[in-house]
Amino acid sequence: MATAATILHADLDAFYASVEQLLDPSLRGRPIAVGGGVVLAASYEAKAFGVRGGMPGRHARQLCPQLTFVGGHFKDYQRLGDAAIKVIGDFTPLVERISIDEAFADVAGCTHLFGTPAEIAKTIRQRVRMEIGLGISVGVARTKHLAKIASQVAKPDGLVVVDPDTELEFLHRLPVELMWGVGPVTKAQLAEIGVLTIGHLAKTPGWSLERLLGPAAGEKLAALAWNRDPREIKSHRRAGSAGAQSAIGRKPAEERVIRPTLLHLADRIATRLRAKSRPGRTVTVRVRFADLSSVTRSVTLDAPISATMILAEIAEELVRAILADHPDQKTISLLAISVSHLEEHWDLELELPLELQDEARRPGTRIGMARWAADCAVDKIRDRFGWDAIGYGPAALGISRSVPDEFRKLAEKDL
DNA sequence: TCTGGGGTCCTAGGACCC
DNA sequence: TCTGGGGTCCTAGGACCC
Repeated sequence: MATAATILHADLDAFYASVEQLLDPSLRGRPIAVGGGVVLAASYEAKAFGVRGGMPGRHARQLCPQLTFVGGHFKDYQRLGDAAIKVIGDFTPLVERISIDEAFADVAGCTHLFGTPAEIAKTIRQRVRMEIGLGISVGVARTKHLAKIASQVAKPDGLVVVDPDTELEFLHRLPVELMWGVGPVTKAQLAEIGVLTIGHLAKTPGWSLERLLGPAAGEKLAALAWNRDPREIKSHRRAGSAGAQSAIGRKPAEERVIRPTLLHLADRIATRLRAKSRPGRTVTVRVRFADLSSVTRSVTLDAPISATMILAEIAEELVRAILADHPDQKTISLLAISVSHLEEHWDLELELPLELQDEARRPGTRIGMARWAADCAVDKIRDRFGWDAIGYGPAALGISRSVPDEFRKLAEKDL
């Protein structure tokens, strides 16, 4: 006897583009794209022409000459995304938000109050449509993996409920690329051994998959193909790393380019780390060259850091080391910094070991109490007067941002 | 036209320890 | 001189997700 299908996956349809059409009725029914230089999101009308997120704006215009580009109402994205997820939260506290426009929920404990999972899903869709004005697709199934697939099948603006008694019939006729974890590379590898559907994957021997994809991926895909997905709803997820990157076009690999860019990235990251008292021990940088090849370098420190200048200096040392190892590469196209090994909660003054506290009080050291105090002052001024009031912003540093910082914030996960 | 930005997880080799 | 196995951490790279 199979357990009941109580997992919901809800996904707002073409989210950013739908918000723009909601705010400006003249855009409804028309192919629009959010963004400019690069397409951040496309409406269904634009998708019909082949326009996709991440695509260069020029390419999108070639595919769809009547495409309208609209500016981003970032505040509204956050507000309306939050409102939609909150509707789900009215039914159960077991909500796991995946991104601004997507969430899982387990309604096993609230069916006595609100009806069957299918009825709850229907109500959620109606309420999001009526109260917020957006379409949201929902999948209902016994596992997260299958619920997610169901919501993809339901799009746009639909509901698919997968009965546990017929779930394998539903799953096995679908193409492998609908599975979680199967991207372009894995799809191509599977195609080489003739596996195109999830049903075919399910019947492929385990050793064959593990030889092709490695032990972990092979085992995982085999399990998912039989709808064995052990993952539970986790309502409070914290990020394990925090990073930032900036595509800078094509610039010479020189200090006048690198330093201000790294400082701005370090500022964005370190401010977040300090705000949540989550300094980190491992710093990773990535340099992408003009030919789009990229190299990473990382270092793990003895003590966690969250000071802007310290992070910027370490990042610069790592970038220098990369450039020294690649003397032929004279042009860079992207710089990235990421901090991982984050502490759960770190009170600098209370928990810093004694020997490090001594070091911290000496000026000019890495721990740098003086710099820590300076960061605190900057954080406070920004809390009162806004981000751009002070600090190492792009304007102050004379660098351009390809994507507005407000848009970047939408993708940040909770630390 | 060579394509943005924030994340997670896995692999594989090497250092080091027991 | 040669021999075995297990575990953890670090680093670099890559696939994948939204």
